[in-house]
Amino acid sequence: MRLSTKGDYGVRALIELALHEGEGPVQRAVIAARRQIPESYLDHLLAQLRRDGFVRSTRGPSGGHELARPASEIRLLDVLESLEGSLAPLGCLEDGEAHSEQHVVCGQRWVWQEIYDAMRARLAAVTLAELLERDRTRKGRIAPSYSI
Amino acid sequence: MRLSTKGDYGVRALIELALHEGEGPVQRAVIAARRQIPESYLDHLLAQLRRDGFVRSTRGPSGGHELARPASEIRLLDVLESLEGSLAPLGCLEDGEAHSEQHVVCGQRWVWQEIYDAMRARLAAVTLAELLERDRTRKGRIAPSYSI
DNA sequence: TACAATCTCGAGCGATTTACTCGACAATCC
DNA sequence: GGATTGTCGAGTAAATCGCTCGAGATTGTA
Repeated sequence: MRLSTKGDYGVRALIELALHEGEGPVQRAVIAARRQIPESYLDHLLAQLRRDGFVRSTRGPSGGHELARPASEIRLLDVLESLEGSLAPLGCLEDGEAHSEQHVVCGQRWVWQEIYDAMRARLAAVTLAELLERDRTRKGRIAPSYSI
Repeated sequence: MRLSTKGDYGVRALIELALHEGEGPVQRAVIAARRQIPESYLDHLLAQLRRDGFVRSTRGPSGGHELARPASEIRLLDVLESLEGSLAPLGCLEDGEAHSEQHVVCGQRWVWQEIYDAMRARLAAVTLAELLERDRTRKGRIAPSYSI
């Protein structure tokens, strides 16, 4: 049930870009150093984020990477699904798998469906801008009590 | 973010045992066939569940496996954490990792903390008895709307 | 007592995934 | 032209996953 480093690193990188929004491109080396990401690995993550329209890159001296859209319009859910693929906890929750054999024999699908839905809803409600804000004011305000 | 087959298969097996609660032991071969689990793999899952006190096994002819406690007292959360280890989506959410370097540089910990807490709360509220009930009446009652 | 049925335990193993590195190349700016 | 940056794809070592197998222990039955 662990997020892979792709998702983790990728979001870190985007937070770094959000931090310098409107200040021109940030170099790979800078992102990597500030967020503790292996530089050559970061390449692949940026490539994926570029493909899906989150990041724009420019080459040459003083080139680098920047957000392709405002941080307030980039949802955490979309970023993570770009980098990780589906976040579904069970295979039978994925689109298209709705009527497999496993489905009948599984017995726990409904709980995971609830959890999956709640997770996606929460991730969809968080934008890079909000992540950035909390990253700046490192107060980490107390999480409200909640339930599924 | 996918549950491994251990958790999936293990819960399936326990549902099968819950289905025959109070009827004496169920054989490995029966569980495996009914819930589509590789028989020799099931061995390891049952061993783990035995170690953690969910299952009691008896050898010899007409031996097999049964629940060590009432189905209504076995929480899905405990079963899954027994089989999967921690369900934490990020390493930095695990006990003991509270003050690592990653923590500072991560920036998304709080969202995942919220999701993780909600997930554990939901899984803690579901017992084998409830899973069984829904498995029997395959109505799969409509999930209530909810949020984190 | 033999023997068959069942669980028990640990070693091993092939395939896949993860988390990278590296090198050749392309673009841009000076 | 050369320095600086990004781009792309191949490759790879290690870990994890999802099992199988075999040798044994235990128990019920004839």
